[in-house]
Amino acid sequence: MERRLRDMLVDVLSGLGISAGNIEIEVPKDASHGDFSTPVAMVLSKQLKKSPKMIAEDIKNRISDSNIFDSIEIAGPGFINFRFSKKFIVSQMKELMSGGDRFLTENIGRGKRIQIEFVSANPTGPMHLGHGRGAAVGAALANLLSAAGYSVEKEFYINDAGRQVKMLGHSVFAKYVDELVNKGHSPYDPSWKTGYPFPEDGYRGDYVEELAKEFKDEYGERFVAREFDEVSETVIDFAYRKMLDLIKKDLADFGVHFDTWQSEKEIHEQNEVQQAIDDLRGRGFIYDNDGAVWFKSTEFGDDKDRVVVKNDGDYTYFAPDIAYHRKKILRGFDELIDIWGADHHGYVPRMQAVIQALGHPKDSLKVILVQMVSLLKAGRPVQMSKRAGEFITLREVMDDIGPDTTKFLFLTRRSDSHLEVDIEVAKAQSSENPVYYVQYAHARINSIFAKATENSPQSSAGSRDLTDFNGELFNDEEVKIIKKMLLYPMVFKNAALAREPHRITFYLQEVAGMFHPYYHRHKVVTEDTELTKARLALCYAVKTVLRHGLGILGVTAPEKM
RNA sequence: GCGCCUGUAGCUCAGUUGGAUAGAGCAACUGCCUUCUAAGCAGUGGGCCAGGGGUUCGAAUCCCUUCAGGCGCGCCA
Repeated sequence: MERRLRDMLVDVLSGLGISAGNIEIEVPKDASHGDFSTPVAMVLSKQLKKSPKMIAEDIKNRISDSNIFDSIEIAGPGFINFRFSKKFIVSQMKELMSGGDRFLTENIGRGKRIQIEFVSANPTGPMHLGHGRGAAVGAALANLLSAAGYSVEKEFYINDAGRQVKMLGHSVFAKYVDELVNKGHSPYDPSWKTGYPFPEDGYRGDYVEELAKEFKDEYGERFVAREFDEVSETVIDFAYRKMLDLIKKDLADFGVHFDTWQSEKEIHEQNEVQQAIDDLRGRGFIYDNDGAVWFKSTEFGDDKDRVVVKNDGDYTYFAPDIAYHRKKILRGFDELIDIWGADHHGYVPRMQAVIQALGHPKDSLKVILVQMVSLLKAGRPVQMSKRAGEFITLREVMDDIGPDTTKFLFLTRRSDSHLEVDIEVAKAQSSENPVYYVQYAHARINSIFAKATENSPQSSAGSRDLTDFNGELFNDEEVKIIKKMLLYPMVFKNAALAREPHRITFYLQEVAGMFHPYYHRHKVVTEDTELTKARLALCYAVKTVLRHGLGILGVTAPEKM
């Protein structure tokens, strides 16, 4: 619907010899201002040195097709308001019904390759709610962009090298030794009776003890008298792999799937970190100073240059990140999207500097920041500390309120707004939750069709063409609902362009908010076969849109509830 | 001290990238199940868009400033 109007306006303006840039088309808040409205005449006023109203008149006079519009009015300071004819609305509705995805979506990606990296939780513990939010947003965004014609790859970056996993291994090792020593199983060194020293910044959750037990089951007493450094590789690998398995399981149960899992360790092993630094050096963005190696990120707007190799010869954490992003670029993606916790926002400039230093435009890396999730329990904030092992996991919440509700919760907010989740409320919400409102509309429609089939099997969906109905029978309320359905392509396109899946969520709530009252007021399946056909068609259109939208969000569209 | 994010109804949040008279959902109160599902419907109340200045035909939206909250500012990861 919006597409048709846009094409028309572009034609008209070029007919008037005006090269219009981006024509704004909007849905007026006030229905008396028509179905669509454009301020384009006002925007052009300065450039053309004519009054907005005169320009609006010129545009209006050039639009000839009266079958499409009931009225075109010039209002206010120069808005042009369009109201579509019922005939056009119905014809569009039929296209929606038969066209499916082709009608609902728009191919704005044209096969461009996008990689979305998200979650990438350190394999040092279970995922918390913040990770869940990232997972929900990333997966929905991937669905959205891939429906919009992009070729999307979803990647999880595994931080399996470096300090964090080492610390996990160390923590597990300490618990492992303790476990054996406490049970008198240490035949080697009596001095350890006091226990193996637990690392200062070690991980302390219950899961660490669990890992220690599993490690003991696997390796017995073999390592009990050793120093951590001697056996670190075995312990670290064992621990983080277990954690990674857990993360994978949680994600799978959450309904989030990845195409690729990139290991940081592998990047080191392939010598890609050094290659990346050499590459940047070759491009003139690396220099040596004070015994360290620096990246000239200030060249691209960062606050200060960043060290990549410390004067003790070790890489900083930043170095493998450079290599990782270089690798992404070398793999030929047209656009990279990173979804990070908002606490990492300080790294955006330096990462974009890397992208530019490697010869790519700044905006070929888009970083979406997902704000932290703060937890409340019955209105009181819950303090969370990963170190102390006190935090609410995604698993707990997901098991309590279900993956659909959890995802919906995360997708009803802009990703960069702070999110408060009250565990008690979220649990209690189980039957008064927005997600059910939307899903229920879908399930209801399904049972209407079941009823229709029961009444008259030969005229049920599937056995006849649902688009065969008389659109003149629609009342005002029905036309309003149909118009709302016809807005889906625009909402979809704008959500994809803005990379903001939450727009779909809000739209779906509005759709359900129109359908439930309608359902209550009007019986769909009646003795009047013609009216029934028309209303079933409307239901089908609503169902089509709900299904598609929920699909983007990664939320199920149940047939029954 | 510097930078980023946020500030909209009692609460949680939208607000179509600068559009016309500011929107939902919870919570509160009042009604509605002999019907294609009451996880629903109908109704009521609720606002200095944190404050101030500016930009223009037009500002919750852009700029400046003040205030409040969060986060980040290492040759830590």
